[in-house]
Amino acid sequence: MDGRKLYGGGSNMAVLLRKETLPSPSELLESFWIPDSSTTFHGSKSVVNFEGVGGDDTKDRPFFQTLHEEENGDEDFEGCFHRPEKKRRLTASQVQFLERNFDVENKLEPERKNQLAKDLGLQPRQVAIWFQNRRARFKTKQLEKDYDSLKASYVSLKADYDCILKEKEKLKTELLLLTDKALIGEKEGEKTEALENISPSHAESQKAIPNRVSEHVPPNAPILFCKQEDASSAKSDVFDSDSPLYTDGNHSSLLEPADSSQIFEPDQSEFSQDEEDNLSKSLIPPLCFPKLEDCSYPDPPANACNLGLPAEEQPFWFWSY
DNA sequence: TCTGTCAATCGGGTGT
DNA sequence: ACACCCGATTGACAGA
Repeated sequence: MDGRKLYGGGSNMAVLLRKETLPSPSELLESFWIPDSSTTFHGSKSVVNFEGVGGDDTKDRPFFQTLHEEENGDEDFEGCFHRPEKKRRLTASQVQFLERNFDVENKLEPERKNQLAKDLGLQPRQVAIWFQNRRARFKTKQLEKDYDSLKASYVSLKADYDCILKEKEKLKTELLLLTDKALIGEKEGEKTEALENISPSHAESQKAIPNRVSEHVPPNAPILFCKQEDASSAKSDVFDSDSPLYTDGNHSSLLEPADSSQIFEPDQSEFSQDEEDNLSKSLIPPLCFPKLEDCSYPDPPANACNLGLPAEEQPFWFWSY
């Protein structure tokens, strides 16, 4: 009663192969399309309703058996009402044969199409449709592959980027410490010099050229530099839970892609003094991706590498930069 | 019954 | 005009 199992199932193929002069599956695998191919599927026609297909198709269908034959045995039903036949799946052998040909060439020239149709006992239109759908499936799979590949690339690049950012922060801290030390040493040298030389005119000249230390730093030079470091750290991925920008773990607003316009904005807070700016320029080589740390998407905590987005959106969000 | 797969259709675009 | 392609969609089938 259940007509489903009667259409093109593998269990039917054994019977079909015995009844017809069909090649065995292994033979099918060996055969590619050639115009004079001897691997021909004899005698079958598509059961799908096409204009021009004779009404007596039901008597010669090795690949498809009609719904009516199997369901109720009423072979005249279709002849009376010309009801469009229901869709039938291609048999495993037909699909196998088509797949082999698809592997050879996924486009279909008219001659090849006709030969394939003849070999498989299908309408040329069916062969064309199969290739069309097959190309669509192939494309979908290819897109999935490409997506996975790009996703993997993104994850890898992100890891590299995080690594470099951390390295940069480390170097910056190191630089500030060294600068601090140098300035303190310089200042102490000047004091010593001033004590040794009590000349008023000399003292005046010292006032006229205030150095950065006397102007900005003492007596809290270390604090100043620490604050600067804090500020820059707050913008980087190495800020911790004490950072003002990382208060309660809820920093989704910082991930807003809309803020990407800030990427190339000058960083006003960093090295605001000219001297330090020059110093930083002379000492810090330009990075390959400057100002990335200024993006308003501070990196997520170490245990969250998805940037707050669903995995499937990550690459596209990343590309938007 | 739900859901995924697949043959087939539809509508629009392109090349000859 | 025709054939073909593609993307989207439909509807039948098949398995869970």
